[in-house]
Amino acid sequence: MMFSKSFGYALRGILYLGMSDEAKPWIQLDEIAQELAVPRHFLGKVMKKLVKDGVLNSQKGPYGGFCINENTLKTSLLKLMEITGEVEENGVCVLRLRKCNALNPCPMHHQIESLRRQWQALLASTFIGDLIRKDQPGFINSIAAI
Amino acid sequence: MMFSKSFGYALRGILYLGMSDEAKPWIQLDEIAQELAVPRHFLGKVMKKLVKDGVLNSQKGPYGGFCINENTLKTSLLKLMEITGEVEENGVCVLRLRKCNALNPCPMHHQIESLRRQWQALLASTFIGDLIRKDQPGFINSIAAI
DNA sequence: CATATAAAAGACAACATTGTCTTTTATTCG
DNA sequence: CGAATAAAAGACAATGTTGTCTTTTATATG
Ligand code: FES
Ligand code: FES
Repeated sequence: MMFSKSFGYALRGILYLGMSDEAKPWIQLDEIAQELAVPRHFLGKVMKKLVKDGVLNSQKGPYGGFCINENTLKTSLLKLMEITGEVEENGVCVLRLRKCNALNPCPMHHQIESLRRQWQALLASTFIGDLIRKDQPGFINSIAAI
Repeated sequence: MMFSKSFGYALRGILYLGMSDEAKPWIQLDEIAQELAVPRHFLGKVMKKLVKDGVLNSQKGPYGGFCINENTLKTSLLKLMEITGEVEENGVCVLRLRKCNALNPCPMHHQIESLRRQWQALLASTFIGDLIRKDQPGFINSIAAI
C-alpha cells in the first residue's frame, strides 16, 4: 500500500505541469526537478516514458521542455502505474502463489478480496484531472517534498 | 497491495508448522522448503527472525527443527510485517512526501485515506490462528506454490 | 567423548530499483 | 550555417531485496 518512487515522481511531475501558468508553454526539467526536490536525471527518464505513452508532450531545444496535452487530465492512476512499471499482473495472489482464485484461495484471499477490489476501482476511476486543485493556493506545496 | 517475498515465506512457513501433525515435535527446514517449493536458505533466514522474535521455537541438532509455540497463533499480520521488514513507518504518505497528514494532504490523501485505514485494521486484527483451517483437507495445497 | 545432525551465522552473487554522469539528437535563433 | 539549449539516450554506480553457498555452533545419541 505504497507507490514506487517512479510513480510518485511521475504523478508529481505531471501535477506540477498541470498547475503551471499557461502563459509559459514549455516547462524545463531543471525547474520541475528543483521545485519538487527530486533527482533530475531520474525524473527525466520517467518523464520520457510519459511522453512516449502520450500522457505529456515534450519539445527539444531552446525554450523547449514539457507540457500537458489533451490526454493528460484524462489519464487514470492505473494507466500511470502501468507506465511506471508497477506491473500489477492481472489478479495475482497477494502471496504470489498463483493467479488469484476464489476456488483455490490462499489463506489470505478472503480477508483481502474486498480491499483489493476497492483498490483496483480507485486506481481505475481516479484521473489526473481529479487530483488538481487550481483554486487551492497551497496546492503546489503539497507536491513539493516536506 | 502485495506482500514481500519474505512476508509470504514467513507466513507460509508458520502455517505449514501450524498444520503439521503434533506427533512430530520438530519439523526441519529441509522439509518445509521442499513442501512449499521455496529457496531453502532464504527461508532459513526468515525463520531465524521469527524465532528471535518469539513467534516460533527452534532446536538445533539431531531431530531438531522448528515448531509453533504459545505466541504463534496469537501473532498478528502487522507484527509479521514488522518482523519481515515491511517497515510500514507510522503514517507515511503514499507518495512518501512526508508524514501523512490530513491538514497538509498530498493530492491523493483523501482518495486513499479510507482504504489505508481498512488495510491497517485488517493487518492488526488478523492473527495467524485465523488463517489456519485444520478441518479443510486441501489447505496445505493452498500454501504450496502452484 | 566422538559423531552425526540441524539451526545459526556469515560471505557473497543475482537481480531490480533508484540515482548520477556523459554523449547524442533535435530545435531555436542570430 | 553555427552556437546555444534542452530533451533523449546510454553507460554506469549505489542500494535494497532475494537467493546460494560455506562455516560455525548447539544438541542428541551411542
Ligand atoms: S489466492 Fe491469494 S489473494 Fe487470492
Ligand atoms: S499526505 Fe499523502 S497519503 Fe496522506
